[in-house]
Amino acid sequence: MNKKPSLSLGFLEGLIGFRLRLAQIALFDDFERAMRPFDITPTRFGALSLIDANPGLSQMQLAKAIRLDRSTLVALLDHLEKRSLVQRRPSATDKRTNELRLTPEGRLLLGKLKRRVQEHEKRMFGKLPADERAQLARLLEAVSAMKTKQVIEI
Amino acid sequence: MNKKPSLSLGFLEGLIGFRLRLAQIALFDDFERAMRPFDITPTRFGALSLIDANPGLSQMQLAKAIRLDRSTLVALLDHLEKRSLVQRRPSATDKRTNELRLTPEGRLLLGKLKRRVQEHEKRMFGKLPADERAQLARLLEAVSAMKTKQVIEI
DNA sequence: TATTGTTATACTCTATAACTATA
DNA sequence: TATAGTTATAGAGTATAACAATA
Repeated sequence: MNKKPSLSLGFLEGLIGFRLRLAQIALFDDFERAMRPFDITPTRFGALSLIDANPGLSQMQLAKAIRLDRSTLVALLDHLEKRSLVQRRPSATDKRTNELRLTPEGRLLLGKLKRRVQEHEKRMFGKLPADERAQLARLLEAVSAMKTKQVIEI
Repeated sequence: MNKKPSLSLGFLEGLIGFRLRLAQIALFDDFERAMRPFDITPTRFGALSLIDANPGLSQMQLAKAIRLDRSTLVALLDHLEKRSLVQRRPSATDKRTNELRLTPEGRLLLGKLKRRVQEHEKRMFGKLPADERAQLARLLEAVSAMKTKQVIEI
């Protein structure tokens, strides 16, 4: 009946990168489920949050901040603008750029989303004691800060 | 000259999920760079490692272990088989299934890859003291273990 | 000359549905 | 009836290259 000798992880067992990957999958899964009714992905949520925190920023600034190519950002903003969540306003000072702002609807929705995301974080990390959560955040930051030092040749 | 007041992270600032996302991006970046000469992605590396550690496993078993649909796995295995790294062998006991094994070339390559991955892990986590690395691994496992308890309705 | 936003295009990764052969 | 592997297909999400407007 039960054919589950459960596979050995082998070399993967000891890799922190592998553990991080699994955690990321679990996290994304729960995030996606929480946001499904709003059709909001982590990237879209990131864009909304950054526009909210930095009203008037340009598309290039936003693209860099969320690690997207500027061409990729166009479609994302088209989507958010079509939903009347975000507004592109041509800048007066540099006519090449657009200033990005949330609409009132955008702010309203983001408020709801933030509460959802807080619940999501609580589900995923709430079981950990506060000091371990802080430790985890600190360690993850340290990892992000690590830039590739050496370029490797075959 | 320098137009970098650097954006505010706003709400994202306090999110562990966001930190994890950034760490994942940095990690993937370095992994990709290290593996580029071999055309090996994290998923392919995972598949090779699991086949190595569980010779004779079926495609379904592998698919579940690396969180892919069985249809998605087909192309991945086609690729690895075309490169003579993996072999599909029809099972004698259940003729619907294939037994997966590394070829000698596959084993040879995996050996090289493992060394690369160890270097990669050292680059990304080597600066952390050993006890913090262990703590990080432990916390990430705890996060993965967290299953979504409640299903959320709008 | 360089940068910004845009478009056209293509590539990668993934899943769903339907087929076949076995169980 | 159900499962394993396959195929056809489509949908996200991403990047590269070229273009017009502006700096």
